[in-house]
Amino acid sequence: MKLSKLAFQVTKTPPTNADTINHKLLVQAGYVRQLMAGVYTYTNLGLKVLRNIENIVREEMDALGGQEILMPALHPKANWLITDGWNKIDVLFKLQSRTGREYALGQSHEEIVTPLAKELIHSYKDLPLTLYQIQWKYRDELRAKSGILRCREFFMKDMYSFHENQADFEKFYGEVKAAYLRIFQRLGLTAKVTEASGGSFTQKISYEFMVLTEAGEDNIFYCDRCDYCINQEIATITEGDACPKCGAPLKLARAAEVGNVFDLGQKFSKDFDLTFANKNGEKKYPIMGCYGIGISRCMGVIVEKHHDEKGIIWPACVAPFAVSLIALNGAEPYANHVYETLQQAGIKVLFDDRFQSAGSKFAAADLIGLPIRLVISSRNGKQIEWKKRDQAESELIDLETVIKRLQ
RNA sequence: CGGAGAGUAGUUCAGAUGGCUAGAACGUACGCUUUGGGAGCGUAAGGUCGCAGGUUCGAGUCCUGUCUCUCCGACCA
Repeated sequence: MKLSKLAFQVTKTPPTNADTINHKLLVQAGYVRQLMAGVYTYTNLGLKVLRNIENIVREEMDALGGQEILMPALHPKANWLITDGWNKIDVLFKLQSRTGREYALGQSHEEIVTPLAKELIHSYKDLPLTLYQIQWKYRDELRAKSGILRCREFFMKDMYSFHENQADFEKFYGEVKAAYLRIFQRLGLTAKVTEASGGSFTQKISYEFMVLTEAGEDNIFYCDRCDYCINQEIATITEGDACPKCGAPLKLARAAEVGNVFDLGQKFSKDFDLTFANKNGEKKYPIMGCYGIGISRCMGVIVEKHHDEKGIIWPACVAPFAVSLIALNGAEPYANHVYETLQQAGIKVLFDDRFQSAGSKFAAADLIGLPIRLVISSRNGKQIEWKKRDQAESELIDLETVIKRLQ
């Protein structure tokens, strides 16, 4: 991609009314545009990042045996009346058709996936079953905030599992937990598994995957010596108290929730009369679990965790392109050759071919935040300057070496 | 939803006490020049001052209402 052709360019001045780092940098670098509070357009650059995150999540969910489907975002009122979510869930967006028929916009999909599963589950032999989707979610938040961290429309992976018994659910939960930790690690995030309340629909404890950041909205107690971690909302302790697992003093910190896991029990199975026959031919309700990852929120949290005063520093696996290519000082012909050669080698390149000053191109590359910067300058002949975004030093290498390193 | 701040050019902002043709920088277009950290000179385009009322000879400025954005809080199956 040539930067001169990119539809949404970097801007020299950051936007006002953007106090949060992810908001400021994502807008300034041209990844998102705000339509209204909590609702954003993802530009071509931003969509590439979103897709990269999505694909990592997809890989791991598929590896768990999850089957990806795509459910509607527009739901009939009837499904939400069955669980009483229509009256109880205050973040549920409700709308009305011309004829007065009422609908909800999906804020989660238990009400859709559970009746769907009735077609699939009849016997214990049909269990376990795991379905997931990656889709926009809608929540009528009283206050959207923090850039793309808390939105009214956000991109989310939600997975639902159905089990014969509690033991099977817990076994699967363990696998999901491991997969989640792998996902966040791949995204460059250190997530802590945090005990939290299950919300109003379940009395059981849920687990939240928390990343420490001041931009988050939760306060969590965590232990440096072991993996104990609990949300302040259900904790009866204070900072410095002994960790109940290992005795070390607990720390209190701000964190953002990037994923969660709920033990739904038989709540939805019973509401929708989803049953299966066990080995003795008895009718039973499956145990359900649901597992979310906020894809768009992850993108924001990555920016919160990976940036400096000059801009974003994407982990390689989520960066929209592998390298920034900059042509300086009349080196355009060779830079064009390098651009074509890298593209033919299957390497994703963002080529700054604009007629701009050197400083302007460097600033744009730093702001956009691709992991590698290549500079072509006539003073270096055919040698190419290779510099990592997160390091100050650069080195001169030839084109073959560049290709070798990027493949 | 409670509290606070803010809406003026594409962007970031300036426009005390009301005053006559509303400015700057950056960006944009054109010309010349320039290429290792957001270059320079010149010319030009670009505004119903968020919206609706009101006070006044006169409103970007004062008053009322309203919409929107940001922050704090509450809320967040």
